[in-house]
Order: sequence, then structure tokens, then C-alpha cells
Amino acid sequence: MKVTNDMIANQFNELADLLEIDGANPFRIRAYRTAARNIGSLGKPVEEMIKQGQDLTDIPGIGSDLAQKIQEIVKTGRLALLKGTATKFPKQLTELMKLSGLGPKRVKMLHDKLGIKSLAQLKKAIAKGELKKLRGFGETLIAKVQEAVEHREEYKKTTKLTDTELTADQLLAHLKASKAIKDVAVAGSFRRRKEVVGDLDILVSATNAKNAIEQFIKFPLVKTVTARGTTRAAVRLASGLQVDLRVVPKKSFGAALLYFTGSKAHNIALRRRAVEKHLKLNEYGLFEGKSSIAGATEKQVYRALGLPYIEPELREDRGEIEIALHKNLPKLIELDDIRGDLHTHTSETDGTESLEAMAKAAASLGYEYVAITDHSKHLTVTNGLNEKRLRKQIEAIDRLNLRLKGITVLKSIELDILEDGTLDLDDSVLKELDLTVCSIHSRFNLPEKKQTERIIRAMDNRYFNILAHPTGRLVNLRPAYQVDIERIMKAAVERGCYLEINGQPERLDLDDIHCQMAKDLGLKLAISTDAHSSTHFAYMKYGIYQARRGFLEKADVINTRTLSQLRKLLKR
DNA sequence: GCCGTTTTCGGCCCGACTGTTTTCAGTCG
Repeated sequence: MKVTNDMIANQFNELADLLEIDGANPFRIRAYRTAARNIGSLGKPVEEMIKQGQDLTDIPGIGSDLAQKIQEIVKTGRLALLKGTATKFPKQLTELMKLSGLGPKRVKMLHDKLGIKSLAQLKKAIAKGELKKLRGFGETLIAKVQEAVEHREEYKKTTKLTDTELTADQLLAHLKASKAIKDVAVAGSFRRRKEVVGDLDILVSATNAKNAIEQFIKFPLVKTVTARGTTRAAVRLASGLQVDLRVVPKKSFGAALLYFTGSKAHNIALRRRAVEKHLKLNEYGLFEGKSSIAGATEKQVYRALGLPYIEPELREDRGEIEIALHKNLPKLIELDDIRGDLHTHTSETDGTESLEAMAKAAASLGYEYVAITDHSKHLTVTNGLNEKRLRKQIEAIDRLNLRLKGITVLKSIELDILEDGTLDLDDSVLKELDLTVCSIHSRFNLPEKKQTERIIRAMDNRYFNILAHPTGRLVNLRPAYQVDIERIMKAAVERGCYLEINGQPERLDLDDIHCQMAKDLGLKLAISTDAHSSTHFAYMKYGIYQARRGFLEKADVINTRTLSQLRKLLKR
């Protein structure tokens, strides 16, 4: 059986949960969680590393013990220790820890005193009023737990970044309307531009914290207030989204923004660095003894820690601090660096607007070029183009280019990669195009080796330029198909092909980890929107976010080039 | 259980809020 990094990470996390309930050494628990996180975001399958004889202790947070445990999981599929510990406490108990208000101590008490082992048993015990007998369980807490049990599935899911943007904008406008509030920022995973966010974290500086919190709670979409203190409050919106507010004085805004932006792992790494320098970092500032030496801006705090400013997208504790120390931080790509979109559709297939409308919309964004990439004939549900219709479109584009000023429309197509690795239109028409975008739209369930070789065979065709949405995943909806993405990237480098970062919010494919992998392999990428209407051109920014999270710079992306430079890159 | 520009042993980030408690443990981020 194939053992994925996620499977290993899950087992470590599960073990950490059980150890926590057991009251084990908290630092041992943290070691498991750190290991789980680092394995989960590794990009390269650990199974492969073992096969190639690589040293697993090179992975941060993995020592000799955990390296051995990883070996064990890869070999047997399962960690024996997890089985041993799991018999002491039933596995389902870890589910209870996910409920708001229940941590390891209370879950242990539920188990030891009431024999509760599952969500269903907990529900029953609440109904019978058994929880009241327990020390520390008052009326309010029981009500909170009951609420959590009932709404678990509704609340636990994450929200796509794009779905929170409108709420964030409305909330910011609402907060800025208050005279008490000075600075406002959305922090958290939203600011780090993660593809999904669990909640919104809002930070404000205010002359009067009480007024600021009152204004926050008055936001019209608030359904319930779940916490309310003198500097902090939390609400649940009607949509189910949780929003946290933190109020700090202006002189602490930078330190608080740093703290509230996270990630947690990045914060811990920074605080550790502060401790090494005999300083203390918290959300109010960086302190030497009692006196604050930085705090108004993030830049100040980083500088006082001997570091350059680190962009929010990089703050995942994936080596950015080490890289910053060596002054090797990338100058991350920006939206303005993009000169054109290389993946768009028209009403000839499944888009909603005409060729001319799409071209003009691209021109209005200041783009130098735009590629029209309608679907090809194999994708019949979209009325895909056959050779004849594609030739007609080529002629139409030639005519359009004579009329348009300031932008060049590139003749292209989104080809289907068939199961045998051939492309579904004849070379005789492909040679008339400026570029091709190629993708998988069928047979998602092939075994990894077959799927990988299918794609690489397609790349052998000299007219193959860009592999679109390379893993086929849909955020929160569908996992990637089984494919050896590293092998595909290497094959692309050898053949002069490129991979795409698809900016559609439900795709974001390649993801951040794969972007970083591409960069490490020297593979350049295209960032495209896969626009099916002119409004979709705006998805470019989501592609940029992924690219930034993957450490990409302008030079790593082909559609930052001028048209003539791009043409050279596309020549095979 | 990891890790080392003081260290192979002894550290390991830090504070707010809640609810229940009579001074703080548990949870959360």
C-alpha cells in the first residue's frame, strides 16, 4: 500500500491527541505535532525519500526516534505505539477534543468518570444531565459543549479564502466608521493568503478599547457573541464564520499584527529567537526587561530580532527564518508583474463571452497579450473545437489582431490529454498556434504510474507547452489524482514545457508546496485564470497568492515576460 | 521527543478569556 505524507502526519497528530489526554509531557506532544506539520507540508513523499536512502532526520523536527517511527509507518502502514496508546483511550476520544470547550483534561474526565467514549455517548450524557455531576462543568460550559456537539459539522469546515473576502471588506468598513478605531487590519491565515481559512482575525488599534469592541459586536451580520473581554472579543456570523477581534494600543500595533498574523509556528520560532537574545516577544512588543524596544511596526520587530521583514505569505515556519538570516529572502512576485493571461475561454466552447469581448477585457487590464484557449473536441460537453473550427478561430484571431491596439491575442487551445498520452487534435493544426495548454479531463482514477506516464508521453509532443491544472484537485472538494508531480516537473524541465498555477479559487492548482518544489527544480510556471468570462480575469490575484506562498519571484513565472521573450520561451 | 555560535542535558512561546473557583485551571489562538 502507498503511504502518503498526510497519512503519516495524521497518525502523529492522533498520537499527540491521545498523549495529551493521557497527560504526557507537553513538549513530547509538541514534538509530534511539529513533526506532523512538517511532514504534511514537505511536498516530497517521505516514502520516496526512504527508497532513495535519504536521511529523514534532515527534515526539521525529525530526530532519530521519529525517523524510526516514520520508517515503521511506511513499512507496516501503522504505528504500533499508536495502537498501544489507543487501547488505553479509545480512538474516538480525539473527536471529542475537536469540540469547542473540550480539551484534553475535560475529555479525560468525561471518559474516566462517565465512561464516555464517543460523540453519541456524550450527547446522551448531556441529555440525561450527567455532566452536572462533574467538577468544573457548570451550566454555561455544558450549554457550550451541547451547542458544539450539535453544530460540529456545520462549524468545523474551513472556508475558501475568496468566500471570506467580501465579509472582511464589509467588516473593515464597519469598524472604520467608529471614531474610537485608528488602525484596522485583517490578520491570521487570511493575511497569509492561505487557500482556506478557519476564521477571520481582525486587529484594531483604538483610543478606547471598550468602544471599539462595542462597534465590532454591532456588526449587522453577527449572530452570537461567543467571547467578550476588555481587549478581545469573538463572534459567530450568520454564515457560520467565526471572527475574532483584538484591540491594542497604537504603539503595539506592529507586534500585535505579527502575533495575530501567525502562523503559530512562525510566532513560536520568532519568540524562541527573542529568548536566545534575552528578549521577550509578545503581542505588545519586543521587550528587554521591562522596556519595549520595538512594537509599532512589524518591520521594527523583525529588525530588532536581527531579521529583514518577512512577507506574511512566507510565515509558515517552512525555513523562512533561516533564509532571512542568510539574507536570501526572495523578492516575491506581485500582481503588477503579470503581462498577460495564458488560459481563457470564449463562448465558442464553455465560456460566456465572445473572443473580442475577452480580448478587450484583457486589454483594459493593461495586458500585453492574452491567449484564447478554448476546449478541444474530446471534451464534447463543452462543445470543444475540432480542427476545422479551430482553424476558423485562428483566422478570426488574425483578423482581430489587425484591429486591436495595445494587445496581442495569442492563438491557442486547451487540449485534452487522452488516456494513451496523445493530444486530441492533429499536429497539422497545432503547428499554426502560438502555444498550447494541455490538461486531463477524463480517467482521473488511473494508477499513479500510468497517470504520470500518460502526461509525460503527452509532453513528448513538440507542440505541448503548458500543463494546465496539473493535479486536478478541487479545494475542499476533490483530492488530486494520483500522480508523481516531481517526475512530471523534471520531465517538463527536460522538454522545455511549463506547468500552470490555475487561479480559479476552487482549483488553485498547483498549490503553494508544489510551487516551491517547481522553483527548487528550476521549472518555470505560468499563472493563469482559466477565465470563462471577463470577470474571471480577476482570479489572477489568487494565483499570485499561491505563487508568493511558494517563494516564487517574477523570474520564475513565464507570463511576466514581454511578448517577444515569451515567444522564445515557448519555442521547443 | 527535538535540539545545540553558551549546551549531548536541560531547556522547550506567551497571553487573554471563561467559568468556576475563592485564587486558578482549562481552553484557545
